[in-house]
Amino acid sequence: MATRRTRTTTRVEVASDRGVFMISVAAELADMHPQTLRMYEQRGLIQPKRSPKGTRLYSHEDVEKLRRIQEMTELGMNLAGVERVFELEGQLERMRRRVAQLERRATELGGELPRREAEIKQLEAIRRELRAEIVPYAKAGELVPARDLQGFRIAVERARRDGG
Amino acid sequence: MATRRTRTTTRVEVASDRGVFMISVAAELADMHPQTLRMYEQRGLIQPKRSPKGTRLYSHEDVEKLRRIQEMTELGMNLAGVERVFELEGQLERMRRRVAQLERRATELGGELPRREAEIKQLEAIRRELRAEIVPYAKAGELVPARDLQGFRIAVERARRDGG
DNA sequence: TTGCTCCTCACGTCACGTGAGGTGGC
DNA sequence: TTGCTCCTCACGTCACGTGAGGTGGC
Repeated sequence: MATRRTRTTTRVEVASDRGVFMISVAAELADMHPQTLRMYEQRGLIQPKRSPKGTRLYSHEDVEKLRRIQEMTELGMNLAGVERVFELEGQLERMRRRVAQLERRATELGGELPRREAEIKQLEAIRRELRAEIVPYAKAGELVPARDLQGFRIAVERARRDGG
Repeated sequence: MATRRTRTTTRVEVASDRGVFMISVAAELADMHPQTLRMYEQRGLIQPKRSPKGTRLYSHEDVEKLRRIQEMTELGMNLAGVERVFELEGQLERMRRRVAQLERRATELGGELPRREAEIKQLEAIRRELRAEIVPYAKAGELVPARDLQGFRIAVERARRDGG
């Protein structure tokens, strides 16, 4: 055990789409002006829940989305572009899922196929392609959606074990 | 033969990436100010060829790209967003090709597979998904890249035959 | 000479972010 | 009362498009 004292961090399980942060908190978490959050809502970029009294309540997902918006605006994009990119990323995500499904199915069938070798090579090529396509989103030091880190998490965990 | 006289339209085969239009022509084809084309080039959005004397020469592809830029800016996007969308559309296009390749391969193998039926249904679902994802780009009256029209061309040709 | 090309500079417009100002409930 | 929420309005900044102004070759 380490001798230095550490701040105790406890964590409550919260559904990622549940509205839990009032605007001042969400703004701080996203490093934005509260008024900016209201503006984004007015333009339809984000839809926080509301309390019975009308107070906006942002979810973890909302905060993640705000951070993604910030990444893009820092690259010089305006909000129309951000919206379009969200659409296209949604399409890419759905296609990734489709291909993963295909891949699983093909692996299932693998043992029965006469041309198993070729089939698997094909799928590996696609997996590599997908990895290459998704990774460039993230720059050093930027926040990355957890779903884009499948290939990296193992490396990170390993480094932590070996180093710590 | 129709009795009304029509303007004769002849067409020369030109490689789509060959620089053939000087800036004034390209600007007119894209319905843009020539100065705007120079600006887009400076920002790296488009790279026209140059004649030995230094005159910009735009290809058919370049003009198509200019029109796509115009579509996006008319939707309120700025140039940073346009660039990002081009990147993502490139990724989508590559994935589409991958899936099409998979599809072809699966069809080849089809006759030999024990679970042929299920396999084909899977692929049809993907084909529908792809169609649904790509179509929304095009709004009524907008120009659409020819590569996105595979599913529609047949219907258009048929309507022309039946109607004319 | 006319009409194009090349370039740079500057201005008008608009989107965006943020601050001010006034309201209301814990 | 303090500090938050809600809202609207307005201003400063910056990206973008375009026009002006001056050059040079067919």
